Formats: sequence, structure tokens, C-alpha cells
Amino acid sequence: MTSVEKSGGKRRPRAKSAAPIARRSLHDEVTERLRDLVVEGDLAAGQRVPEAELCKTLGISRTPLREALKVLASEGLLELHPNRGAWVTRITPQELDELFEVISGVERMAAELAAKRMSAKDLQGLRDLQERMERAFHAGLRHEYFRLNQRVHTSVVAMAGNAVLSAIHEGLMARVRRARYHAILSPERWQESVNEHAAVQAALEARDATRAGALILRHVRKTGEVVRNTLGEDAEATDKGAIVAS
Amino acid sequence: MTSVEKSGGKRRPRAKSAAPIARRSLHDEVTERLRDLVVEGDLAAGQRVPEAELCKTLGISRTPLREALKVLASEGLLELHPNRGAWVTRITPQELDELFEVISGVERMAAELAAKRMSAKDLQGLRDLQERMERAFHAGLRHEYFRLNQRVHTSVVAMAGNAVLSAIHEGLMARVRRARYHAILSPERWQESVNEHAAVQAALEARDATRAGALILRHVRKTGEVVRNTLGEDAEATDKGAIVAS
DNA sequence: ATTATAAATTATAAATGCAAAATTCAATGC
DNA sequence: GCATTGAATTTTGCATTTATAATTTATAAT
Repeated sequence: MTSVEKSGGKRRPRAKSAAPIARRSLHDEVTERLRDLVVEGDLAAGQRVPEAELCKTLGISRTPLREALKVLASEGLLELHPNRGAWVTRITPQELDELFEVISGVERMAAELAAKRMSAKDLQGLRDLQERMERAFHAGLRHEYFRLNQRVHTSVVAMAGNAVLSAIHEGLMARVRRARYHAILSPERWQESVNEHAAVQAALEARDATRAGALILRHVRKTGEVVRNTLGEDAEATDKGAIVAS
Repeated sequence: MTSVEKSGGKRRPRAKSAAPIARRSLHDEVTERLRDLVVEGDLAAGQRVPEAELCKTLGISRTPLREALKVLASEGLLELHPNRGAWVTRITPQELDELFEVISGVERMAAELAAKRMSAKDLQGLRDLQERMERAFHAGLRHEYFRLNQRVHTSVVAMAGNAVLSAIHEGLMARVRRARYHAILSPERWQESVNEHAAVQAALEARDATRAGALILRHVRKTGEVVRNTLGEDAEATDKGAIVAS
């Protein structure tokens, strides 16, 4: 999720043939920068957002920063306490469950639509990703695997050809991203996850919408369980690249 | 969707036992007021949002208003053109299709979860609504029917017991609301719609998650078709209460 | 008369200023 | 020694101001 300017709701790809040159506004860039800080965990969950400090760091005044805070709060990444400042949303196990439940539903919907709508080229692209992901698994490259895994999920949603759905998915993924990074993926679960992905891929190849949807739903749900079960276990200290859940 | 303050994402019901008294901030109230103006159609689609005028009307300065504009843009209700002002999003047929497609998926998910989770009391409440809706239908009270119909859909989602899902649904409903008001509901389609609701109700009573989900999905999808097909036909001139789609 | 250009006007973006609320911390009382 | 109260400090919310971009209007040239 990114720019608020121009066509609210739709995000980054502002390349639209007839779109005016559209320099982005300062507040829009700040929103993106701040969102990354939160999603990537540079601003830790539960931490207070240091307004004055950020202004100095970014070299801007409080106005555009505060506008960004309002937007990020509406996305659920920050909490605004009137007269008391902004805080990075501390995700609760319950909320994490809810988020994954919704994500699983969104991806089921996406997989069903993708099975019907995607082109042969789309399918080939997905096949390539799947292959690279399996290679990363066999090479034991957890970070690379995580990256590719995220791309697979995003791609499936993209292939549903519904921008509204993609935007919602992107927002939800941002909210769970930090938790995902820190979740522990056991060797057994990792293998299982790879298998589940292969099964989804197969169903998509067969253009079996119902099966693809059901499989990806179950897969995401299990991922959610893994993430929730390892939530809170010294989350912050964990080295980002080493331990991930997919 | 409403207040940005305090727990981003979660909305109106700020009643939480230990919650601080929490007067809301000005910008938060403005956001809500403005959102209503857009959703209810007092600010017409494609129309420019008159910043200065609104400031005078609401008796506030530009700062909180502009913060509200940013938030509403991120919700997809407004478009911000840098250095050129804010405009009420003009919904395209394509986007309307996408919105209804997502809503149908969201409600399927909700119905499936509700079938499993709702209490006997929840079910009774739904039954009452259904009954009142049918009475409104037989009495030919279109506006009343529309109102109750919206409540049924919102209730089903609420009974899924997932706040994240509810928030998403609320946001989507706000975006299509104007279009729905203006869509033409033929007597035949109206009857059919009532029947579909009865079928969904029956499936929920039987706690048949899959069937309830499939039925509500189809119902919403059809509603979407009706709305899209009557989009653009002198949308603005139509008397609100007279012609609605459900 | 029509178009192009430039000046004037208007509106937006961002910075600054000010008042009010919350937090901090020290002093006082128990 | 601990809790409580109140002043000092900090921070936030909102208004105002300043600067910059866009639009309109007027003028001039073809």
C-alpha cells in the first residue's frame, strides 16, 4: 500500500498513460517511509512514534508527518491516542488469528478467480516461482524462501485480476508481516509448507478453482497457527533472516 | 468505518471497560462527518470537495479538514490530486464489479463462519430481521426494505465474530452505497432477492456453512449485476427512497 | 477574430506559532 | 520511606502564516 494521492485505494503503480506528471506530495512520501519503518519493524510494536524526532530525521515539519500518522492509523498500523501521541499497534494473538482468518479467505477467493482468469503466461510465471522456491528450500535458504513465498501469494492474488482485492490483501499482509518474520518455522513444517504450495500449484495448473481455493485456505490457516503459536517468544531479538514462517 | 483514533482499524464501539474517557479529536469527528457526506451522496461523485467552504460550514481550520481528506482518500472515497484538490471518487462500472466481487467473497466467508459460531440468540435476531424484511417487501416499503436488508448483511458479517472482517466489509459497503441507492430494483428481482435471503436464512438455521456461503455469494453477485446494469442512468436525479437494489 | 503569452488571482502544500492537555519530577505531608 | 500534590516541562491539537503551484483573466500579436 502506498500513495494516497490520486485514485484513493489504488496503490503504487501510478503509471497510467494519461496521468498528469504527478509529482508526489511530501505527505505521500512520508506515509510510505513511515509505513516501511513500521512494517519492517524498525519501529517496534508497542513503541511510541517519536514525532519531533522523526521530523528532524526526515527534515520536514510536523504537518505532513501528522497527516501520515492519520492515514497509517486508518490502515491499522498505528494507534492514535488523542493528546497522547501515536503508537505502533501491538498485535494481539486474537487479532493475529482474525487477520490470518481473513487472509485465508481472501486468498481462497483469489485462487478461485485466478484459476479461471489467469493466462498461460501467468501460469508459467507462477510455475517458475514455485520452482525457485523449492530450490531455495532444498538449499536451506530461509530468507530467500520467505521472499519468494511472499511473491507467490501476492502473485496469486494479482492474477485474480481484481485491484480491490489486491489492495485489501496488501494491507492485511503489511499488518501481519512483522509477526511472520519472527515466527519459527520447524524443518517439518517447512517441508509441509512446500508440499502445500506444490498442491496449490497443481490445482491451479488443472484450473480447478474449488480445489485451489480450498488448498490455499488450509495452507494459510496453518501458517497463521504457526505464527500465533510462536508469537511473543522474544520476538524482537530474533535475527530477521533466520527464522521465518510461510 | 469511523474513528481513526485509538486502535486503528477498529471502529465505533469504543466502549471498553478500562478505556480512558477518550474525548475524540476534532479531526476524527470531521472525518466521520465528511465520510457521511460522501457516502450519503450529499457530495456527489466526481464533484470537487470545496475545502474553504467546508471549513466555514464546520467552523474549523484547514488542518483537521485536510487530515480527514487524507484518511478518506486512503479509504477510497476521495481522490487527491496534488496541488489541485480533492474530488469525490467517481466509481466506474469496472470498479463496481470488483467491489461487489470482493463483497460477495467477504460475505461468503462471513456466512460460513457465522454458521459455525453464532449463538441461538444471534440466530433469533437474524430471524426477526428476516421477518421484518419480508413484511416490508409485502407492504411495498422499498426504503424500509433497503434499510433492513443492509442490516441483515451487516449482521451476518458481525456474527462471524471477526472484527477485521467487519471493518473491511464496512469499508466496502461505504464505497458501493451510493451506487446501490440509485440502482433500479424490478418487482421480479425484488421478489427473487427476498427468496434468496430466505434461502440463506434457512441454510444458517441448519448451520450448513458451505451452503449458506454459496447462497449468499450468489445473492450478492446478482445484486452487483443489477447495480452495475443500472449505473449511470441519471444516477443523481433519482429520488433516494424510491429505487433501490438489494 | 483567434491564439499565445504574461500578469493577477486563487487555491493548495507545508511551516510555524500558540494554547491546552498530559507527563515528569520535585517538594511536602503522612 | 512512600504516597500525594502541584509546579515545570514537554507534547499534542489546531489555527495561522508563508510559499508555491495552478488557474483565470487580460493583453498583445498574428
